[in-house]
Amino acid sequence: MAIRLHNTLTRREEELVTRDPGRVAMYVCGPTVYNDIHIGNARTFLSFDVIRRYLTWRGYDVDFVQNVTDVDDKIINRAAEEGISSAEVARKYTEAFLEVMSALGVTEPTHRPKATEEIPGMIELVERLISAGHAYESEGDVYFSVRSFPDYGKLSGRDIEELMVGARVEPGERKRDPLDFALWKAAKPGEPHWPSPWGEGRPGWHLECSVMSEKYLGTSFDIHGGGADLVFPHHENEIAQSEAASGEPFVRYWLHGGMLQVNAEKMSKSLGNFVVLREVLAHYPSDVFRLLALQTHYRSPLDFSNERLDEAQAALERLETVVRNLRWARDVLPQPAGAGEEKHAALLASVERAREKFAEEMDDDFNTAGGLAAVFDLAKVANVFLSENPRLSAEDIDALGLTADTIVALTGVLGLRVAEVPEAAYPHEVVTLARELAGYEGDDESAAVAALLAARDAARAAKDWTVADAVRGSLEELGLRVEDTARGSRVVVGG
RNA sequence: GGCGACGUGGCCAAGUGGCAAGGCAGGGGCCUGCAAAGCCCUUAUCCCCGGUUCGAAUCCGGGCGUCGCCUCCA
Repeated sequence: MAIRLHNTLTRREEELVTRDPGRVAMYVCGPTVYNDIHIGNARTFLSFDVIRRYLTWRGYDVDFVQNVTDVDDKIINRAAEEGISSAEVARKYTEAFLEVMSALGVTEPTHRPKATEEIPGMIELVERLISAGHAYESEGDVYFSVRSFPDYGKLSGRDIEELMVGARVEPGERKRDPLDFALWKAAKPGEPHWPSPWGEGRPGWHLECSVMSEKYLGTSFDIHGGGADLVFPHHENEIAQSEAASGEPFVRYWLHGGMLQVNAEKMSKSLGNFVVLREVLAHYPSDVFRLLALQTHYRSPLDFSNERLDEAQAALERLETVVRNLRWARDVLPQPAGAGEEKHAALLASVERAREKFAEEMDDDFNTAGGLAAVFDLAKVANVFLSENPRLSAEDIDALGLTADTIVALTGVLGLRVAEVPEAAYPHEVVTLARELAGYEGDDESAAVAALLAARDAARAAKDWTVADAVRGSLEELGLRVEDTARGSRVVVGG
């Protein structure tokens, strides 16, 4: 079965046919490192992380390139504000970006080129464009001549004549035509600069993506992604630069992620609804944000709020709980009777159906919401099986193990880590508590928790509810939840 | 003004021609000493009006509303 994806260029869903069989070459526009990335950036990067993971799971060898824009007006402005150099600003926020991507569980790209390290290639491309008559030098600046490229506007559905109406020329620019855009900017005093045939200067923003993508992926590579707000002018300009220079199609499939909104409005500093990813990750596990993002299709607008984060957290816990419950069943003593052949076969069929539905949904333009539904369906089936069948045969236990593995694997394709519940991360206070309530004398957190549970079991057996509830209440104060199951009690971190 | 997207239960959200996925929240019940977890039951004239069709949330036309891009933006 083929993967289908929505191509911005054709505005249609198309079957994925890669340039090289079995390989996908993809490029996703990275951040400009002038401050901490916000949750809108994060949503886009998460979307393409999931697309990359899914393509990999489907057997493709994925070459994934994401740039870092480390020279730009915004960085220069920020440097002036902070009183440090542009290079320091870029280094500081590149580091912050890498840290937060890692925390989000975003897979490292195959290549992560930085603009400042690719200047020679950029100069070379500008020279090619000048000699082909697509660009011109003007007092140290170099501009791309938009009218020299007849296809201009094909990605964003714009018409050159209509663009003219709203076009304006900034003071100090030396364009021949208001629509032309800068490939190279002459350096002003105090700005970072590199030597070039046109004097000291720095590259324009659009240039780097054309240069880096061709260097690492070649021409006509498979997928180019980014936020929907990059369609115009950024990606339109990339197409103009690259196709004017090479004469070949730049990209096979253009993918664009929907904007994240806060209170149904675009996030912006002036509206005061600007949320930095670092802030969210300080209060919620990264998978909560990831699940929130996955519940909406990547091309749709995503409305963000704290309430929705809480909802996503509850949903994530449902998945974590079912995996925990299934793992728990694994340790049970097999009963000869078990659930019976029919129920056992039905469970296995559900596992198979979940895998199929997951792939079907994801094949259809990476429908993560549908893929998740397949997983939740399976979780439901598993919970019903556990609640209906107190006695499990060895075969049942195997099937439940397979169910758990499948839930972990499918959510894992989406980058979620539902099996990694930090059972061992008990706070040290449990030792003190165990000494007070259970007569525990050691210094090990896990043993202390075991002692507390044993003490509570004894109290419950003696119908001493005061003591039993004191143990549970004290554990809850430490952030540990006690769950009683048919096969004994246990402690869960969080909740 | 131009280009584009969207409007599905209390909230979020999949679904692009054949009895409306999933998550969260609420209500009732089961299980439990009580709770937690889990299970069962429970809520949709798919924005409005026309049209095409045996049949429309899904296609077409009109209307109303929301959002994005058109300037740096993921």
